Amino acid sequence: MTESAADGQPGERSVVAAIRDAIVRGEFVPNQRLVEADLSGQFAASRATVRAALIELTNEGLVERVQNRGARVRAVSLEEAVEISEVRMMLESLCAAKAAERISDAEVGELRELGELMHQAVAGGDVVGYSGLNQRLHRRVREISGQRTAAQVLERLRGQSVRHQFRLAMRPGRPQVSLPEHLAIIDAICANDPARAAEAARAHLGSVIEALKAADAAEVSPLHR
Amino acid sequence: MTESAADGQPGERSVVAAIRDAIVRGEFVPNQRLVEADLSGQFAASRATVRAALIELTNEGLVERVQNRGARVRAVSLEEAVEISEVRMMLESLCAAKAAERISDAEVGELRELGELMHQAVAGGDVVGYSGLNQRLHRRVREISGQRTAAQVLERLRGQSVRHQFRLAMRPGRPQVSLPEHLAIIDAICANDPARAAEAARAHLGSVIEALKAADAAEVSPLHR
DNA sequence: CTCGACAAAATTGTCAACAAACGGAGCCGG
DNA sequence: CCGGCTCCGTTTGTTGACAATTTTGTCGAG
Repeated sequence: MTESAADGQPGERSVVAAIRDAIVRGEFVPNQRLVEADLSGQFAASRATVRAALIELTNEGLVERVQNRGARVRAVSLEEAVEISEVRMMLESLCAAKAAERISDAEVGELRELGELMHQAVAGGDVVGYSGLNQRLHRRVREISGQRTAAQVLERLRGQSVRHQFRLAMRPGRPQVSLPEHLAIIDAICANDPARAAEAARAHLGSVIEALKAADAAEVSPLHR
Repeated sequence: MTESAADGQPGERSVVAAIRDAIVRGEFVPNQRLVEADLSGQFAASRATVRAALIELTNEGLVERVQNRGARVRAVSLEEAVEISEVRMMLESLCAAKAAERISDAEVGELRELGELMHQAVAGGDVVGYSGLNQRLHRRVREISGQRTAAQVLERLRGQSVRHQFRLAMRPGRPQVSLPEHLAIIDAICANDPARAAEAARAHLGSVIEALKAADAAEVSPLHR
């Protein structure tokens, strides 16, 4: 069971992390109401603490709050997911370019190894493993870029679109498409070629946008074929 | 005096807006401590309300909070201001391109009029008026773009860098430089030319970045000349 | 049977008070 | 004279209770 009532430190920060995890892990489904009193019981924290956590998560874009009407898990539509991907396209290309300028030799090895692992994961059909490596790669590129402002924004956007991202990763054939795109990003960054890195990142996110739309169209009417 | 103790509705939302205004207007200077009890008195709201407001402003990037040490007005360094401008460069170019695709005839007239007003303000030496029009233009472009995700991010970044922006607008000769850049953005959007609009926005923000660095260098050692 | 008003329940917004943690002043010993 | 320690004031973190608002359930009229 994924019971979440067993927490050592009911501090404010912990509650935020706990609720965030519950949301991104799918324990709390979109549009589900988040009643302060209930969460207070579930996480063994006072209502004020829960309230503070909900405010924080609201600004992260994970929950929606309306005056005197309470909070609920925010449901991101396909349209919003596309918007988020468009923003990511711009920002990840910026980070990729910066990373290509600043990357160190040690980090080159790290990225290359990550690419090799991704290759193996796809070859072995390990979809969830590939998905995890995917996130690691994007995060590492952000870190190497040194653009903390962009990194922060991207991190928040990732939380909002994690459900769509995961659904996408599960589609058959998708890893085979995205793997070469990822390898191209790695190559360009490791070659200290900012322009090519930016273009590779842009192409990758463009592919993600197309796949998002296609996946949605296929899921809305899966029996029409 | 700019006393802020006269509020009709001490609601939570109002307190957030009041504190935010106080920060962006410069009433609360960077690194100034924000003691919950004091603010509670100043804005005639309970400490819990003030606390909630501070959490919200923390996630907006205007306030810094450390465990058991309280909150203070976040000071954005030059480096951070440049980072913010880099992110803006990517996102505003995206919005400009989208706006060029979606703009209506009525909005074309609106933007052209805005451009004319900016021209007049610069010609008349009305620096603060030009600064206000500047913000209105950027906001309007974001709205027309329909990219709410990017618009939201940009709005938050604007709050963080408003001080640097304003300092920049005050520098002599700066309006004369930025005016043609703004007019180029307007022209491209009104001509339904996404590529040119994006490029114009990129060029404008690039100019802002250069000016930021130059302004800082000049202010750090203003007597060396 | 449907619509509207009214009442009751549930939920959020607000408040005042208490407990814990941090920072500094003052004290003591070396 | 200086370093470390304790004590105290200040500020934050947390709790419980109360007030205001919204939603839900019920009843009666048409």
